[in-house]
Amino acid sequence: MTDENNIPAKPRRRVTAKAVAERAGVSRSAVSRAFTKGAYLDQEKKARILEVAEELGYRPNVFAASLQAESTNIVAVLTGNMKSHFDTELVEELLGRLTAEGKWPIVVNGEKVANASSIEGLFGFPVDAMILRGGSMDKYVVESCAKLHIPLIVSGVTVKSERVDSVACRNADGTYALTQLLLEKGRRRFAWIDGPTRVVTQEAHRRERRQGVERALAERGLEIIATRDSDYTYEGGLAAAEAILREQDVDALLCANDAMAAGALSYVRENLGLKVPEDLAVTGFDDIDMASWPCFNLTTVQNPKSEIVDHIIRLLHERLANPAKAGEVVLVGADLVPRGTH
Amino acid sequence: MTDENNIPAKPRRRVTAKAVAERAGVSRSAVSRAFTKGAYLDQEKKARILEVAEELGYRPNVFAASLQAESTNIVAVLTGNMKSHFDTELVEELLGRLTAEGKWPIVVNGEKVANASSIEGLFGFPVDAMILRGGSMDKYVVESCAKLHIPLIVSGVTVKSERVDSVACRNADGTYALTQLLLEKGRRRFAWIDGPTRVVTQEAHRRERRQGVERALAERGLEIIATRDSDYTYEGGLAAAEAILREQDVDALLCANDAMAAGALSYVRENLGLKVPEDLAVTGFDDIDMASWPCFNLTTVQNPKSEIVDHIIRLLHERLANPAKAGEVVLVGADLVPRGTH
DNA sequence: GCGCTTTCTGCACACGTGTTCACATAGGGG
DNA sequence: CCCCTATGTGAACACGTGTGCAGAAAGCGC
Repeated sequence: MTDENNIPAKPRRRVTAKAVAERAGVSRSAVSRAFTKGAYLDQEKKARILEVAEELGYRPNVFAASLQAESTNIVAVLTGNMKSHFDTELVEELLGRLTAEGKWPIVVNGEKVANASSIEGLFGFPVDAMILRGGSMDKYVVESCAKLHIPLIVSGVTVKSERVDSVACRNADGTYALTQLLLEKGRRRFAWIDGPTRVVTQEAHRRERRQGVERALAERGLEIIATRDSDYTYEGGLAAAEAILREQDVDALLCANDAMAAGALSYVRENLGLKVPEDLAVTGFDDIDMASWPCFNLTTVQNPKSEIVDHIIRLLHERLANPAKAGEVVLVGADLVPRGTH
Repeated sequence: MTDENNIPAKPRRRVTAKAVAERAGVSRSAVSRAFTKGAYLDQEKKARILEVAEELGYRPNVFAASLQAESTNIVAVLTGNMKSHFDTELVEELLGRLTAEGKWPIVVNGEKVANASSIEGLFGFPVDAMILRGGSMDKYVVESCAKLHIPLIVSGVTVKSERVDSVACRNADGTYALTQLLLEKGRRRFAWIDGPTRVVTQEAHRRERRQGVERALAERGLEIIATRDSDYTYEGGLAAAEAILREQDVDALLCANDAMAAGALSYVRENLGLKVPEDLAVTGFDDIDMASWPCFNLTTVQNPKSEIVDHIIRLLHERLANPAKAGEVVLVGADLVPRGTH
């Protein structure tokens, strides 16, 4: 009961410029000017205002300020499948870059949003742009962004839409080169562990990687002799490898991404006791950090995440500078990374 | 030149309730009421408004609305060292839970913010709360939050401050039990791979894990015979293992987290050709997903991330319901996870 | 007809800013 | 003394929303 000004019923609100003004004995305009660079304000007065602001714990509320500004510097980011590790690494780098650019990311896991309504609330925010990395409801997001005139940048999948920018890697080229490498090494009996069919909008992405393999095989009159759909995770890759190798004798086990390849590799080595690459080749896609670890040393294809992030940032700037420009589709290379599993 | 209303110079602003009102021939209040549940509004009129809103692409601007609301539902999240994998997994789970709770997270990598000023801008946002997971400038954040009356929840480190809540695991208990297990198995020559000293504010966290080991050893009249500071990453653990094993003959290599243990394990197996656990025990801490993979099968201590996230969410609710309540320090268990490397 | 309740509507305010505008003060040159 | 410029200041507005308030219209019982 020492502090009688304390009114517990009313939740503590943010300190406002008005409060600072009253305490410092100046007008509210003066307080605003104290935080605005280049505004006319008496030095002495400014010092006093900043002192009082520090004392009360005042910062200008950017939400209020953004009502008049033409940019909020807020960007929505929809993440993809974090268990693939590639998405995790890419998103982490993206978030760092956005922060460095003065943008504040609101992050939502696009895979886990149960229904459309849960993500609906996101469109109430006056974001500068939306960055979509995979996700389970891409189509809904693309349409909503178009309707609401929200700049949209998609990565991982190419989108041919009016004003949507997208960045993706040449998946088919990557797996084509990889398959050629394996063919040169004498591999002939190929199995393919694929991603999930569940995410309809990523069907193109899935198809591309598989088609690169098929095309290279077809040139030699071969085809994939066994395939399994999995889920881009280590556990999924391990289970798929087991399922395939129980029924088929293969000498090359190609996986749609590195995480599954790591799982497959574990199964082949630990459970079957086979030697890689002597008995069997195992390859991945993405070149995540883990792929270069000595315990995996995985032959794979590089999905150039830094380059992708560079493009995303560039497209973001260009789109904000010119919202009406045509959508751009950027394809980045998918270079072979030959290591020790082929 | 078909659309003469198009003024390219002026950047496209968000569609506003006023625009919808004019188009639908109603008052602006009616538009607001059309989006407010339980407000009196003629059914037919409401339908027309929603139709026009859909046509123009209108959503109420939550920033404007939040000026009057007492909660913005925005939460700032400062992440820790993503290379440790544990932080990645924890943050991912946390983000999912926050979204499910109707909170929108603004995510900033606390390790990478170069200087205080880069994170300073974050305090301009009227966030409901701030959630701190490690980071390189904890002290600055804690003080700033106190000054600005922003609820703060810290995890990974315990903070004894006026109104700060924190959740951490019983680090010392975990490594103590782990060390006892190894002693029972006959291990006597212990080495310790530690985290980085760089992050001053996490010094307590570091010390706890090491002290658990030291205490268990001391009870048998033993002590750590070799130690190296590393950086919580796979690569760091590998390098530290190399440095230690080049100079010392040890039979137990304890690591301050799982990622470093995985690196150490790789070095011991691949480079030295030693057998684990026959020749040498290697253990970690956290029990990240990777630890249970057959290729590592790591003996470790569980840092219960789901439980931690549960507590963070609970503390968030309680803090928002009662901003003035005393700070709470929650300690969660660190159970032994004996697998195949001890 | 009257009185009461229910449903509907627009005006006006509040939220917290940045900035324009008109005006005041001061200083210096003539 | 006047004129001009530079500097400082507060009132007022705009930003986009939700809602209290007062009043209107409609339905209903008597």
